Amino acid sequence: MRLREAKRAQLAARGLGSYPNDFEPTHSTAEAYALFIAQRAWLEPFSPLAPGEEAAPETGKGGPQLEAPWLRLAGRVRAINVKGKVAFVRIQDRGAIDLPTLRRRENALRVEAGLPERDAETATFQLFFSRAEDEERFDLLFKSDGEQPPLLDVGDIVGAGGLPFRTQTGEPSLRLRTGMGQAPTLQILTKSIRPLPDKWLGLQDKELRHRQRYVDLIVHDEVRARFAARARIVSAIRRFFEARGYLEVETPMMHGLIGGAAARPFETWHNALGVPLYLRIAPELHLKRLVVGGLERVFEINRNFRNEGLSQRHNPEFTMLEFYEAFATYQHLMTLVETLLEELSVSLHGSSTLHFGVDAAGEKRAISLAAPFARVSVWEGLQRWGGLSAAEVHDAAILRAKLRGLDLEPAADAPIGKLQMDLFEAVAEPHLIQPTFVTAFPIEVSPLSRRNDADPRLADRFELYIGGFEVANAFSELNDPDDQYQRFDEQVQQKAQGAAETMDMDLDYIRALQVGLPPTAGCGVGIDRLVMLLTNTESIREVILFPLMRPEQFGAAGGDDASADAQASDGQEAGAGAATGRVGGGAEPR
RNA sequence: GGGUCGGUAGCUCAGUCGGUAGAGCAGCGGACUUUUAAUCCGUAGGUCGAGGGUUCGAGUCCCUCCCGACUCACCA
Repeated sequence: MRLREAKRAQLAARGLGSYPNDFEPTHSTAEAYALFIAQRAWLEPFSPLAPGEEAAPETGKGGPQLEAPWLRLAGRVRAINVKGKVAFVRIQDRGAIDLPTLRRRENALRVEAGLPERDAETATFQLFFSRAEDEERFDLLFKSDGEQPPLLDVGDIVGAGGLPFRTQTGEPSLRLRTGMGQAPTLQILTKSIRPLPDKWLGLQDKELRHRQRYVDLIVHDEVRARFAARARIVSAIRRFFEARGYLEVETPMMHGLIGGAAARPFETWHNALGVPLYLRIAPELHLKRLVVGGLERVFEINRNFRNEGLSQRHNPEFTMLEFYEAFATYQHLMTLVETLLEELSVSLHGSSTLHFGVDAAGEKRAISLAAPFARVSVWEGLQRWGGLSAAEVHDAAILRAKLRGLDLEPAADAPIGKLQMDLFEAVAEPHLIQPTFVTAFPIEVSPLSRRNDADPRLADRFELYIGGFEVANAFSELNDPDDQYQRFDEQVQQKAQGAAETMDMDLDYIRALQVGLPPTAGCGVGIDRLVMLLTNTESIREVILFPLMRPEQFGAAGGDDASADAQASDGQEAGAGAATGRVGGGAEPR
């Protein structure tokens, strides 16, 4: 690293500037690559001619000479391969996400043309620099002059200009050229002074990968691809709802009351108003207020915050899709969710079948998102997987005994609906691999759901399970203000008895219901878990760019941390345990 | 909080019975005019997570602590 800082100084000293910002690429690497498969002649090795340039047979090594447009590319250097008087530099830019797809498309064309297939996984684009093109620059960047090492390093951001051509081995490349009023062959735009990890194995330490996601994204193609997929999924969800007349809205992240779900909140404080606020645990009550206000179809994709533990499937802040539709029931929403998931799978994978995890035999587990999904009621599930008879499902003593048999100690005052759900989750969830709507929830665990007309013990509600975990939760909304008041009141009493995860009495919400909520159904979908499912990812931390982690300690023992390097002259005490990154000399890197 | 595993060069990892600290990649020097995990020759790089103990001698054995991964519990 010290050596690289010296190189940066050298660049400045030679008038090559540090941190120039006037280089304008004409193409991304993917756009450049697309040129190579747009016409048949470019599929086989050729040498480039600038527009108007005369062919010169002696320079035509590698195939016929073809006229080609001048390109400027910019990207991060991922590999340098100097071979005598020529150098190959592989760069990576935003086109890396699309390059594998383009390479596969090229292979299809090559097969059609009778040419051998080529490696399709590489996400970098090759630059070809012949020393004859610009000896001085070539030597500066790639050769040692006895004192000064080569100035170009893996990790640097470069700008390159030249003509597209295909090498003898068939690799689409940019042949760096100078002159004709164009930018120089190759220039360093940003010097990277911190070396990248191993070029093949990358970063293996999960902690480092999550803390230094910027490095993770540079060196791991599959990580980049996964987050690109996430963006496509979210975008497709928006289009899906917009096409159905839904309005996307944003409701408060800071709430004065806890509501919309059962979870512990993060607490904060507003100084000017002098009131406590809670980061929202769900947007539900605000979205339903909007339906009262006449926005009959609304959706929100935003963060929820729950002050709970971390696990492979839990992050304290997570992204939730919630949508509400007036004059619909939870039955309608089942159809809607089926359609959404099938469309997402098809648009992402080209198929309604995807693979998620492995089964007991270690085989890839196929999941079919083709509608319709299976449906099972909570009571049926207890019978099917819990070994209960139809009568035992309603016997609190039996349920308690079963739970104890599973080492789950039910609360002494737990209502029967809570016992049923606890047992259901324990015995049924592992079986819900293929998409399954669980329906007919006990009313006691559904404080915001409409009561079932036929059976007052049940709520008009479903949860969707896929791959053994909950993906969606929906119900026909309770729109009777008196009933809602009662249920809030029960929550408040539970809280008074010490329950940590309850809702507050929300009198404004009651007032909204008194104004009148049309018959409405609403649904919440955990976006992170949905992305996990659609990208075959086992951990929620792999689908969240910056998952919550314990704060990093800078300035502790050990040389290679940002504050020690950046503030080497900072004489403050930074002993282990003293610096937390927020206090003292251990400042965060900027 | 419990259990299991781990922390050795910038990165990925070896390190036998307790006996001079190792490799590949990256770096640095050299050769090479179509490579693509380039190749070949040379070279440099270490407070073995921290502290204590046992020992003639500790990366290795013991104790305490720190950090992390996985997992269980917790988490509608």
